[in-house]
Amino acid sequence: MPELPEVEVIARGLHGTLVGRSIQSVEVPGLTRLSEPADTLVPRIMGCTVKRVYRRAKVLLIEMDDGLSVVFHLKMTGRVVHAVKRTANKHDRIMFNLDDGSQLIFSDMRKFGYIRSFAPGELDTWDFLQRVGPEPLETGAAELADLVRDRKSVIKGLLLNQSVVAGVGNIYADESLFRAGVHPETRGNRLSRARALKLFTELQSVLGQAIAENGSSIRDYVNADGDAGSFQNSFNVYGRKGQQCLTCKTMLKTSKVAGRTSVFCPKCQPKQ
DNA sequence: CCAAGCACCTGACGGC
DNA sequence: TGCCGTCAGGTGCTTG
Repeated sequence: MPELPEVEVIARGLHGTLVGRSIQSVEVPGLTRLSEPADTLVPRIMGCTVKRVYRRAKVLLIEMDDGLSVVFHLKMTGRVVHAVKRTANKHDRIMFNLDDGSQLIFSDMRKFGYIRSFAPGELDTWDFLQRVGPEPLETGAAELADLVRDRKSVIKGLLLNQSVVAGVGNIYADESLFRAGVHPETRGNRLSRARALKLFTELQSVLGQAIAENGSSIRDYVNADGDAGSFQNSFNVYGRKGQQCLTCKTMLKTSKVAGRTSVFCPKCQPKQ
């Protein structure tokens, strides 16, 4: 579900409210499955005080005072919400009770998401962090363009590949391809230099706008306060299958590219 | 190195 | 109403 902008909005919200809070107790509802067994996670985290909340790729990270890191991947339907008081939800997987009476809750309908902890110094050895590509908002567009120029794979697949560039998912891949006028099946090495530069410039712009608008909410996403985002109102192609292109009125096309449903305008995004 | 298919889950929606 | 197939902001594994 959440891509870079949504996780970024959650991280910023939580950083503002969680820093300095300590974990008094942890609840793990009955049949919950965690990626890390509760009996190793819970003792580790008990009594820890939050030092920083941040994001890398689509991963949410909480750094504790003693150097412990707790990471969440929300996958398709995960939520991390900070609430003063909230009635239990059937999809709640773990609740942290904080020293000011508030709760941090991780819930996930489809159970694809995970939570893991890393002892001080251990985080850097996590294979995900070793593999993941650069942050698109902290890297120059020209440098990003260099990452795909010699690649034979379709550009949509390269955008979605976390080891090429971090944090891009189906929505922002399709939206940036539309804005740059690039067909999703174009091979990386068939993109002109100028077009590749345009693509990554548009990617940065679309990600920045989405963050500014609190992310995109299709069905599940809410930020750390439980509020929906509004960038879905700015979609040009994502979810607009069967509708007209907002630029040229051509009927938008849809096909599976790199295993994911892709929506694009055949006229504005010609094959190259 | 790359692509395709499947797996992990639950729920919403459309068609009959 | 209800049953069935299809689809969903992601990623990892296996196979070819």
